[in-house]
Amino acid sequence: MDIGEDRVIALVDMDCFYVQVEQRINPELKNKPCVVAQYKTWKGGGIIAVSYEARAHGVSRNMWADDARKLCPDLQVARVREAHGKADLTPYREASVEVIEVMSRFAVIERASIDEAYMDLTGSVQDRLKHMSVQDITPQQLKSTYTQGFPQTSTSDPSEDARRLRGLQQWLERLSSSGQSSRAELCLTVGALIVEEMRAAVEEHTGFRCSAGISHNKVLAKLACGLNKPNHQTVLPLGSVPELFSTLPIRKIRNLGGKLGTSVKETLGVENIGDLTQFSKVQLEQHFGEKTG
DNA sequence: CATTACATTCCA
DNA sequence: TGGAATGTA
Ligand SMILES: Nc1ncnc2c1ncn2[C@H]1C[C@H](O)[C@@H](COP(=O)(O)OP(=O)(O)OP(=O)(O)O)O1
Ligand SMILES: [Mn+2]
Ligand SMILES: [Mn+2]
Repeated sequence: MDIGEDRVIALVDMDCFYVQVEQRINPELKNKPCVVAQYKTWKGGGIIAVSYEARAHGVSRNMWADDARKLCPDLQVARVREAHGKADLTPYREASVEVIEVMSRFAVIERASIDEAYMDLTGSVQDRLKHMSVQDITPQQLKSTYTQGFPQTSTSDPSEDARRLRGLQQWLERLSSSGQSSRAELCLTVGALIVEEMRAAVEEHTGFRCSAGISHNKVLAKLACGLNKPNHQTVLPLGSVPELFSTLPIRKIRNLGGKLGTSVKETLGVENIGDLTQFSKVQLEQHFGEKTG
């Protein structure tokens, strides 16, 4: 049977990347509400990257720096350097190369943008599984991993990380008690081990933090990556997809953020990705090659 | 007044 | 085959 996909795919995306690059150049900016803006003259410049401290004040991309300062009075504004009257993105490009070089020691990397890359870990996972089993996996090896859909029960936890850990423990317990049927889930978990090591190496060698998603295809990996930013990674097993999709706006799926997504929504009269499962493949709008549901 | 950059697909 | 449209970072 060829139901889901058996591959293990990861997507690693740097957290507020240009901000981290500027913070490494000027350490005074670290741990502060901070943005990167370009073109100073008009309203203080347009913001293209925002630290998580600044996001807590409501600052976002596309804002003018002058407007952002109204929301966050002690906002630090780093500026994109200019060369020949044009924005000079060289420092960010070079930082990107540093990151890719570290990641390439772990897997074959497919660069998807200046701050993110996909990788197929299927082979590496199979190799590791020859020398290990479920019992060898501990929560300590997955310190920054969320397992989407877990914990399944809702008790009150003392902290967000306690909740994460409870979910992870439930997940590992289920893995070891459900025999062979959860081979795909085991592969994702081993993939998460590899990605934990990769992300630690990236931080050690570049100083930059990132988040990651681990799932069975690129669309799901990208989606998973965004679920627990910053500085965390998320495993998205196939079994957790229906619940996630049931409340997920169509525009959140890669390639459906624009006019196509809006037209799908309006033509079929649906809001969430999960609503699309009631339609068959026959009703493809001469524009679909990629899906997941 | 967003800006800059890049990939893919469509189509004359 | 190259410019326009689309989508994303
Ligand atoms: N519209 C844009 N115009 C110019 N530069 C952009 C734009 N969007 C993103 N960038 C640049 C700045 C970002 O730091 C970098 C990576 O983008 P992206 O991954 O979407 O956000 P981010 O890394 O700043 O935050 P996050 O933590 O949410 O990933 O690319
Ligand atoms: Mn990013
Ligand atoms: Mn990105």
